[in-house]
Amino acid sequence: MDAAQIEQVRRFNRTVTERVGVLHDHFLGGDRPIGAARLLWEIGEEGQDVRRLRERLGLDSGYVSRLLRSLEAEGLVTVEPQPRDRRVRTVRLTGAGRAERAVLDGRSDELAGSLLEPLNTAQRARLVEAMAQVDRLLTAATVTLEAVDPGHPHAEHCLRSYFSELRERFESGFDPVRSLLPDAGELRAPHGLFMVARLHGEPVGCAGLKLPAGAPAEIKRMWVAPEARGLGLGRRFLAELEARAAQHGRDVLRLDTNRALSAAIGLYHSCGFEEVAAFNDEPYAHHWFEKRIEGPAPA
Amino acid sequence: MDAAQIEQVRRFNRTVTERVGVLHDHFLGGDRPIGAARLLWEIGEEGQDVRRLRERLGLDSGYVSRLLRSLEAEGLVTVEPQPRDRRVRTVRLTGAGRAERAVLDGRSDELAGSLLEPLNTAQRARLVEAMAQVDRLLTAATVTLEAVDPGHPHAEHCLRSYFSELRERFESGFDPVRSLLPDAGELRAPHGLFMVARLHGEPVGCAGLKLPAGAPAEIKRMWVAPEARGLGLGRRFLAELEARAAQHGRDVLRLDTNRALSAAIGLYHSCGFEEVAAFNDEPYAHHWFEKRIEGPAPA
DNA sequence: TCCATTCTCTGACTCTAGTCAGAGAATCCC
DNA sequence: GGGATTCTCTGACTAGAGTCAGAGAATGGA
Repeated sequence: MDAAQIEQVRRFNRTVTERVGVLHDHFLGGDRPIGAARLLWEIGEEGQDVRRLRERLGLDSGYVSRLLRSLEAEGLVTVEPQPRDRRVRTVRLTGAGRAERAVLDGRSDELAGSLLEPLNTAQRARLVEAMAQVDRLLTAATVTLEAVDPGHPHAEHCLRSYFSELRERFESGFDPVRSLLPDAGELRAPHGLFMVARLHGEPVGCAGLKLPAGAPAEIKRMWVAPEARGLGLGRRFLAELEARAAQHGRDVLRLDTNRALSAAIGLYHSCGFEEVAAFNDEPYAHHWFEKRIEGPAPA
Repeated sequence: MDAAQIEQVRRFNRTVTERVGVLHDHFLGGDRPIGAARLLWEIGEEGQDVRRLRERLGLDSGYVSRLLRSLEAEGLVTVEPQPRDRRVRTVRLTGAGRAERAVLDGRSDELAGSLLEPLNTAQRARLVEAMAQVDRLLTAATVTLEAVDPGHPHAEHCLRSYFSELRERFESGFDPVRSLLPDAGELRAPHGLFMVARLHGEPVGCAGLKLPAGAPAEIKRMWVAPEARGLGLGRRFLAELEARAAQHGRDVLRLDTNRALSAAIGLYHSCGFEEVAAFNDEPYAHHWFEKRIEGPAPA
């Protein structure tokens, strides 16, 4: 990360907070405090539990309650207890609330338009293209990787999604029972580890690492949610697991995969894995890969 | 401006205000209110007049005064009357103030770093590149064009810069007296008009349009400040003047130029001007251009 | 059944950020 | 010289944004 890059990022931050940030609040707020506007926005067409709203916006419960009270007084929302659990309350937009939200929507379009408006066609196209790029990469940078227990709800969510995707994509379908599945214990210290990737707190990917005593480390169950593809997350998982394997003193990392997963196969090649002979008899595998890895950087 | 573009800009706004905007204030502020931090930043190494600070930050005089008082109490700045005009007061950083400013500087680097940190080398390069593009185009979109009287201080500033640049660049130097200069009256309604471009309130370019009765409209004295080049401002001036000439019922737009101004010549070509025989005997001109223009779009 | 926990709400605060109306000093212009 | 203007400052406000400590209802688990 060199100084010129830092400098450019700072210039960007400055321009963008001035030009977009300030306007954003101003446009969105209108006459209403922006806290209320954001809330109105986050409620959405479907309605939301108060709890979720609080979480999404990262606000104090008292504060949200007060904001809701004021929106309620204006007749923009209704708040009712959930039938299943009457402690939780659900907020829903009224007709007036929906109208108000449409106004916010329009303002947001207007702001976007005002950014493009002074530019000519070619410039607009370039700006939008560059914004998409920035958007994608900043999103990618927002994803966090964390080692969790394979029994964690996020881990289980990812594994369910993973299996159901395999079932769809493998020519032969996929039945976990027939596969050489590591049991959860194998992906838990000290025999291995399991990582999930999260974006805005939601799980969007996972990867497991087996660390069998005296044998190469092995990657299992790597999966990236469809909505998080194209963010370089697969590559990031591989780099992370490689580093962790190295920390545990392994110098070889390996994995097996099914021929239906062509994007993954491309990824393994481009990350320095080489195809080797079968090192297990996983019935769903067609390709086996291996990579020599370096020890952890000396401290 | 199509809906997909608007949509992408909105996604960008959202990602960026979340990821950069919020962090920006948080990082910059530290323990101190961000008003104070911004002020500390804007004072700069050299010191500033209170009046200018107020202008730059767009703040109320009472508010700035209070903020300065609190920075003064912390021993970060000194405020003293200017010797020339003792109503105006000048703020200067003390040693402690400079140190504090360096801390802000470091935080800003840190924020920039935190955006790049989770990315790999290739992604970083792409992000920085896209940010530069966005930065440049948003800046371009921030430039405003306005018709002003040629006697306006901003107009005069631009013209002085323009002449001094011609003096440097023309092989033969440039002496306004020898040139076929329109007097100011010719660039003032109803005989013509004069426009300046401004970025953050500072003049960064100008262009004049002569509208002689019964003759083609003529562009004069188009200039863009060095720091504003590469923003497509020349092209924007041409489009604007073309539209204005059309509004005044002209169907031909013309101009002359010196061979030393090769970038301008390229611009004229690419904007649809065609080289024609000399239509005046401006001693400093080597090329004459003309463009047929369309009438204003029907209402 | 009862105790701990979860969820929401209320009341009482704090802190920023900013506005508005003068007051007082310095300067400009006639 | 004197009135208008410019510049800064002070005091008195307001509104937004958010925190914190409970209280009270509903639920879950032993």
